[in-house]
Amino acid sequence: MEPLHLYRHLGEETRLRILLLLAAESELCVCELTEALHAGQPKISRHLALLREAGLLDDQRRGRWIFYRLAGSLDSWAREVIELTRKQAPSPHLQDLARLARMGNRPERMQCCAG
Amino acid sequence: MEPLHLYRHLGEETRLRILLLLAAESELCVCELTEALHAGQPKISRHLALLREAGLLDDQRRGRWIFYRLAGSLDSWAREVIELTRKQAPSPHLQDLARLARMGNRPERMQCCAG
DNA sequence: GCATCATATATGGATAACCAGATATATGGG
DNA sequence: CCCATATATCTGGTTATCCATATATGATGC
Repeated sequence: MEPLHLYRHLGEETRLRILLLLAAESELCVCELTEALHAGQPKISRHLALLREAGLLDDQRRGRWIFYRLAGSLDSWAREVIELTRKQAPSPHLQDLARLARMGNRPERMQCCAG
Repeated sequence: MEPLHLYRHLGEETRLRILLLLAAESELCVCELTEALHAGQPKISRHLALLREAGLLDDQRRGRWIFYRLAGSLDSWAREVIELTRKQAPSPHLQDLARLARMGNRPERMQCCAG
């Protein structure tokens, strides 16, 4: 992955916040992201598609939900950059985490083997 | 410095290449950057202005030349990100370094105290 | 088992905002 | 006046966003 391509995505607020959330939570469905970012569903879906097509995210359908996570094939330096940024805890990210924590009706996860 | 603001600059090719060059060379004037990036002078100047206004670069006039370097006030995590990227050595960056090395008539530097 | 409905997500199309690029011109030091 | 650099203006292209609609899945009732 060329650095330029990673940074084009990190340089857009919605996508940055999605990536930081997925670095913190390992796996989230679209409706959780929609709630955490307090944004419309088509907007989130579009950005998720861009991130997926760029090879930054993996998706997996389980029942009605589609779960996204950071791509398993992600270069380690790209992971490091995202992790560094997350430790920096930019202000919108903390609010996103708080909204996610308050959210009700979240889909259930497997209790084991979650990977 | 908010991560988003850093990444907005790293997400543009010209600015990314400028930042990587300055991370490698510590100090360069506009004409050197113009040559290294093989680009027009107004284009380079405009991006340098954006980077300066964003607090990413310091500039210093010495005679006819204006020298740019990474801002002394740059957050350490931002420096780390840039350094990580430079070690990644994205393809355009190597060519930029090569062009710079081939360049003749470069302005002279102080032999000591360069910082 | 099959229509129907609700939920979750994706996508098409239109619009608007942003941003990079080029040309021309200005500034400022030697 | 020359050189190095900055800026103003315009223009085209990318891209985010919104609304409406399409698709996929699961649940319900018959």
